[in-house]
Amino acid sequence: MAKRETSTRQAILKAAIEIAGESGITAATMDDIAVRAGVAKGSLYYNFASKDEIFATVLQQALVRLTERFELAVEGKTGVDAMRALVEVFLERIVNDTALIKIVAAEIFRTDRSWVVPFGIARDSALAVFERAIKEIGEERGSPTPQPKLLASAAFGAVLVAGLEWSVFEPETPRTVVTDTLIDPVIRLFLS
Amino acid sequence: MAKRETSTRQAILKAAIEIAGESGITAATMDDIAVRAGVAKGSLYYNFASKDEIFATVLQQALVRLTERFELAVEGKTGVDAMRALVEVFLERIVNDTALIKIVAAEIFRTDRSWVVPFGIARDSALAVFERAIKEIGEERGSPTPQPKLLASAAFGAVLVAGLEWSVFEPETPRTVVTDTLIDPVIRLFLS
Amino acid sequence: MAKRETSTRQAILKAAIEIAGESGITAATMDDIAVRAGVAKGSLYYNFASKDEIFATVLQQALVRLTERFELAVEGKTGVDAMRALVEVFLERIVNDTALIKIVAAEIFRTDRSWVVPFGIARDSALAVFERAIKEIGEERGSPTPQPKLLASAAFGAVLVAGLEWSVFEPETPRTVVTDTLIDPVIRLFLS
Amino acid sequence: MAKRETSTRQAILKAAIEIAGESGITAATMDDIAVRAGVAKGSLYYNFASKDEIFATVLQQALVRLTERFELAVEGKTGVDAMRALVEVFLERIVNDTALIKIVAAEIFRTDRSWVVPFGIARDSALAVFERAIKEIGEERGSPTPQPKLLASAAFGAVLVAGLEWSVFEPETPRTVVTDTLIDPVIRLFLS
DNA sequence: GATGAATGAGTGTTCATTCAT
DNA sequence: AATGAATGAACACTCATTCAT
Repeated sequence: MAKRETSTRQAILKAAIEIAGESGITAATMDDIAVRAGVAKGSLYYNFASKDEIFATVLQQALVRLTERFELAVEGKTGVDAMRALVEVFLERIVNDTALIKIVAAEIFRTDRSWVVPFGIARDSALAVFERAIKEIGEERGSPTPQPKLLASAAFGAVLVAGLEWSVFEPETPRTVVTDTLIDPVIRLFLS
Repeated sequence: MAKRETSTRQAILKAAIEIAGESGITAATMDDIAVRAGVAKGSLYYNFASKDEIFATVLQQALVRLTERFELAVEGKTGVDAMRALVEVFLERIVNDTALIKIVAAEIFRTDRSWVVPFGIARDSALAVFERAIKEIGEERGSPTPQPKLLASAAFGAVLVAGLEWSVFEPETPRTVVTDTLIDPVIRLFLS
Repeated sequence: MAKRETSTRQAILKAAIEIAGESGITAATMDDIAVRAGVAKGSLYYNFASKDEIFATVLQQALVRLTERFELAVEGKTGVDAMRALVEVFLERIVNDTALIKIVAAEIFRTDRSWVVPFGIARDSALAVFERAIKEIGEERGSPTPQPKLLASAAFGAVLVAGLEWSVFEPETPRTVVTDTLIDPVIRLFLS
Repeated sequence: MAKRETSTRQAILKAAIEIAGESGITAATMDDIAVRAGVAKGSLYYNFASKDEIFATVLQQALVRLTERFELAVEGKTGVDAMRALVEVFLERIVNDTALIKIVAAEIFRTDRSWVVPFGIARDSALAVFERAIKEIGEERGSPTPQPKLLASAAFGAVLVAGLEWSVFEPETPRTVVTDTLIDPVIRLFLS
């Protein structure tokens, strides 16, 4: 299942992310991707079966790696501390990988793609890290948080939209300001 | 500027929203739209200059009407009460117009469209209603909220993502549960 | 099922036959066909769903019309007279529609095409006319011909290959010579 | 001219025949051939200059070997006996090398190939064996057969088409039945 | 003697747009 | 006010061929 990631494959995936981050997946052409990756179009098809497979790989990797970062960030932390770390690392990801996050944001509610199922699973893994922190906050405070999954989406959405708003439209604002502004409000989401 | 909205135009816009809600704007074809609207393809071009104009109109109308609903909801209310009303009406819109909201969500961070400018203005109007309520909350509490625009995005994003998560992936959950779960946490976002 | 044969459709089919008669179906490109038909490539797809559909139509029509000619030729005749008429009309078809017959000849034993089934049925109809005449010859002579279907193929093949040999490689030989040379030998195939 | 036939070359030619017998020469890809032959694609080009050269070799060898078989079969025989032997050996070849014969059948009237000339010469050699037998039959009977070349094609075509009809569509019929059914009729072709 | 990653011209197909009616 | 046949540029994908190893 797991293809060895040769440098050509990596160059293609990187180019695909850049192009699709600018114009969306459907509008990203294989020609554009090939040119950006510095390879011939044939190489795209030598390394991936189809455009769909390229973006299925992109989205899969994006969420798997995002989840890894989340897991790494919460390591040794629980509850409020964990959530704090999640917001920080998520914002860091948004600003340093804006193109990729934009793709994820645009795909997150589409149900007509060939990759719905694996993408859905990967998405759930990412949200699960938020959900776990939310539950821990409830436990810490002695009152289990209701609907933790829905609240995980809310927290994810708050950071995602605010973070992209900042990264796409007001990138000159320093990250510390954004982080400082968002962390406490997001934590408060769960202090019923 | 404002074209008379004949029934044919309305049928076309309705069809365009349905199709694009299912597959995204780029993947929505003029043929699909014509068939769904029950008119000949030529009629699309009799009523709109281009596909771009159709979707510029769709997005423009979507945000204008959403803003109108927001304004209506906050009428006579301020601060916390206004925000409460905003969350409620936004969730109502998400569940009753999921296709349209999905389109808005997918377009919100794209900067390569012919309609970026008008869409950006319309989006700012919608966010401004949230921002106003946020500022009022700060005033009510005697301490002006910092970065109200960023927090408006966060609130908007929290409701948007949680609402779509519910509407798209778990539509069987009753709306009251979703509203009850989200309102207080979202309000708390701003109670620094 | 039966599409109206507009002049554009007819022009496309005619062009497809010419091109494929020269280079075979697989090597016939949609571009070539469009140019030869004097229409834009898009017109090919407005009138036919695919290249496969074009050639399914070509082959279907070819055999249906060939069968019609066979039926017409044997009308009011039986046995030897019918077979004589079949050989004559088949040779006439070969020389006046060489491109089409070449396509049929090249496809007749392929089993990997989307049109195998309808083509097979149409081919059997054509061979059935030969088979009927063969059976009648047996009856006229009082001894039923064994394996009439196999002999029908033999007669069909004899005329087809000899006729194409003549039409493709020695077209200067007058048709009467070919007809006179082939009719009696072919008849004799069945005079056990 | 004659390359040494290494086992790799033979494996490639065998694979090429199998693939092209299934889907035709144009649709047979070098990748398919390499996989079927169990060699890397580069080996194809190490052993043959091009795809054209592979199939020129295939067709050349096919007809040369077929002619050798014909020559061997008629050795020591003349006229009717020779023709009888030719039909028998041809049917044997058709059933035991169906893929190859299908390729020959599909190529026999094509004039757009790089190998037209050598293939034409080889084809004429094969037909010449038939022609010789036909002439002998005429001599045996004291009246020279007119148009022996055309009749050779007719005999060749009769056996080819009936044989393939049997081999491809009704392979369960025993060979003796087919041979018994065809030999006498084919002989009668020439008993003017 | 053989390999397989890489190539790019060429293929079938799509689709926003036009225009005569 | 509306139609639908026709268009052609652009697209995803294929495949014979090359070449460094």
